[in-house]
Amino acid sequence: MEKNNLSGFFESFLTKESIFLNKKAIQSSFVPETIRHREEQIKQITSILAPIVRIERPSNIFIYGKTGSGKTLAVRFVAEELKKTIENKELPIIILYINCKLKKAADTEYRIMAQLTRGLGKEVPMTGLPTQEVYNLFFDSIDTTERVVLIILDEIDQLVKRASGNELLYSITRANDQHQLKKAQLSVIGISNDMMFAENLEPRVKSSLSEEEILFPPYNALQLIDILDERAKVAFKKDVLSEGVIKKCAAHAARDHGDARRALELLRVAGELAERAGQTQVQLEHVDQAEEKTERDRIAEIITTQPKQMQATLYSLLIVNLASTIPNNTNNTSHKDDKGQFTGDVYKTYLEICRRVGLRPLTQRRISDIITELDMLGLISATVISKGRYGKTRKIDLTVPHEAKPKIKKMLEQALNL
DNA sequence: CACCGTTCAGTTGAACTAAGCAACGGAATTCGG
DNA sequence: GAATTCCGTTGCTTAGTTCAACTGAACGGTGGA
Repeated sequence: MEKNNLSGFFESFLTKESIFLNKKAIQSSFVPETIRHREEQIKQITSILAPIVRIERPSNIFIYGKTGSGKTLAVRFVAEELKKTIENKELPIIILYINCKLKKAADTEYRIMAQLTRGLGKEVPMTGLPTQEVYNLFFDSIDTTERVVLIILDEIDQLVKRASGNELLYSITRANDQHQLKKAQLSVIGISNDMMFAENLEPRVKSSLSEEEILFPPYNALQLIDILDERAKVAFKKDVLSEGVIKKCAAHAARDHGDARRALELLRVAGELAERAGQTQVQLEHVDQAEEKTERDRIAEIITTQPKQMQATLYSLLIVNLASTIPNNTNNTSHKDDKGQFTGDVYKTYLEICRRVGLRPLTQRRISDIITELDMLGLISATVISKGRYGKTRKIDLTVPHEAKPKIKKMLEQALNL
């Protein structure tokens, strides 16, 4: 943007007609009035929860389905409805919602309990207390009167994978039986993205958590179109979307296991891009740009929020990767499977990076764990392979497209101020 | 050629340590009378 | 003498380290055909 234009820029932005009518409707936090293609599941949840309004404990519910299949939305929708009733009738019901994926806020047993307790209006220190103490605090403050407490744990698969989430779930789901609670009753809704998640669950936890199970199948392309259409009607002004835009967004997302959140994000970003470019219509190419941008933003978000050590690890990975893919003619280390890096190489480079940046290098043991974490974040895909007599290691692939690598490299260099 | 023990380069689990925090309780200080 | 502040102790979580057992297929040797 040229400088001399800048003064009038905001003004023209203000007077220029926005192509959006109500942008909120395509933001992921938005809960629409009606939820399409999830009527069945919502009915199920509602009927399972129904006893709650008579202050009876409803069954625990275990909900699973891929990302963007409307799990969180459906649960929140029901929760909102329930809240309305609670307020109208002044029922003694508390609903607590926690997303277990939020780093630093709720990714260990202690932190979740602390978070839940804070939800009740109690102050809990970040650290220092015994976990059991927090449990007691939580149960005590719940158990003051007769009521039902409904705990919604979003993305519990994350929790069980990292920490001893089993303990937490066990304590919570069993609190009713084990004289912990005298007056109050407690019921849990667990939401998981991972189909296989239930398998890693201890049997005793599994049986009590999944008294009822609800499956959210992925949306198909037609349903996605339907959903987008509905939301777009509210979000955009008339005739702003050119022919096929919605279809394209839906198609992109459908290819990606029917992720509605992604479809909506594409649509929104495409709209923003069009608007920023000063156009009055959202064109097909905006969707392409949006796809590229959302991916880039996702990576940037991850990179900048991770700790330095993780950035350094990723950076060395990137360096090793770039070094091994570009010069194909070098055969100094004899067996080089053009694709994929091994832990050893990455660690060596990592040490070098640490020296340059002045970072205290961690042990390989820890780096090994960090690589696992990066894998979970979806930035890389690392699989353990055995190279026969040449040992056993992880083969690490970057999952980002090749042309994006220089940009990521730059981002990392900035983050590490190299 | 098929079979089999060896070997390597990490992986993975468990126990341990340091850093950081909160609560507790006793000692030291302050303060009003 | 009571109230307040200060400080050391204890007990906790968490990130990271240390130690060591474990892993699994290619290598290279063996024996049989």
